[in-house]
Amino acid sequence: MTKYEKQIYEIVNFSGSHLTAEQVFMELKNTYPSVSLATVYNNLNKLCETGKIRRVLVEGSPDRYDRIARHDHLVCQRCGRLADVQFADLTASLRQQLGEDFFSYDLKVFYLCPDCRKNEIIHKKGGCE
Amino acid sequence: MTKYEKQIYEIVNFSGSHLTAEQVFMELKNTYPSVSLATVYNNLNKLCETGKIRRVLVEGSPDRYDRIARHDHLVCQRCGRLADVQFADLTASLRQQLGEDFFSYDLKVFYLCPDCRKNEIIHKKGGCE
DNA sequence: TCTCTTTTTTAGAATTATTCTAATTCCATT
DNA sequence: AATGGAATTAGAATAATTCTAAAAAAGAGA
Repeated sequence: MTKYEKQIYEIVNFSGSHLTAEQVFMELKNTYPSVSLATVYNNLNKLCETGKIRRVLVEGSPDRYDRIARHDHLVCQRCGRLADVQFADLTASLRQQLGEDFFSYDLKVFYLCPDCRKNEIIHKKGGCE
Repeated sequence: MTKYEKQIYEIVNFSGSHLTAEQVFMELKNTYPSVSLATVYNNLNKLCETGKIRRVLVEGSPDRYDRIARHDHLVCQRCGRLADVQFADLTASLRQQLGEDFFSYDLKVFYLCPDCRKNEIIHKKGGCE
């Protein structure tokens, strides 16, 4: 692991949120002010390929990166904001239903986040993150 | 519903696969040879917003469009191919665990598709669709 | 330490999917 | 036939990501 790879891993893993490449880039600049965005993309890709972090796809927003530890996501239907949630682990059940092994699964639940529930006004990209 | 909207809906709904905007465009041209790609995007977006079809996000591939009827997806870890699968409906369980209502959920299971299982050779974009 | 080789990083161009814009066409209603 | 509003259109614009080829850094012997 190079210093960049390591630091990017730390940023993604301990951020507590779901950072975009751009956000990781900004963070990384605190430590390495002259790093380039290409390096961030290179390393995020490498970290995903080696299974050290995971990519989270959300409609209408750039890819996000997340720690690997098992958890699921709530996605706000209105503003797109992501929140972590821990539903019961489905691995055993899915495996049994599928009748064969698999690598992992991704579960997203679409809801209305607390902020958007308050403002029942229509706004595509208002209040929420 | 305009003729385009209707036809696009039919194409997505009855294709039996998970078409990209480009593929829908190609299909639509059979019926309306002079239609434009912008119309396809416009209508796919409208159909998604009104909940008549759904968008399926897959890593490294353009957005795909799918019928709304409840089902889940298998995603090949190696080639990215999508397959339909019907796991037990999680709605009640998730609702109970979450303690509140939600709109829908999206479950993807990452596995190795039959084709890729055969060719255990490394190929990012080989054999599969 | 000095070279040689490999890996990583870099800047910027290129690519690609999608959205935007503003003009035009289409259709329903008067 | 004239009007108004929605749908369609072509093509420009945007934005995220990948690619490219060169430069820098890191290792690995001698």
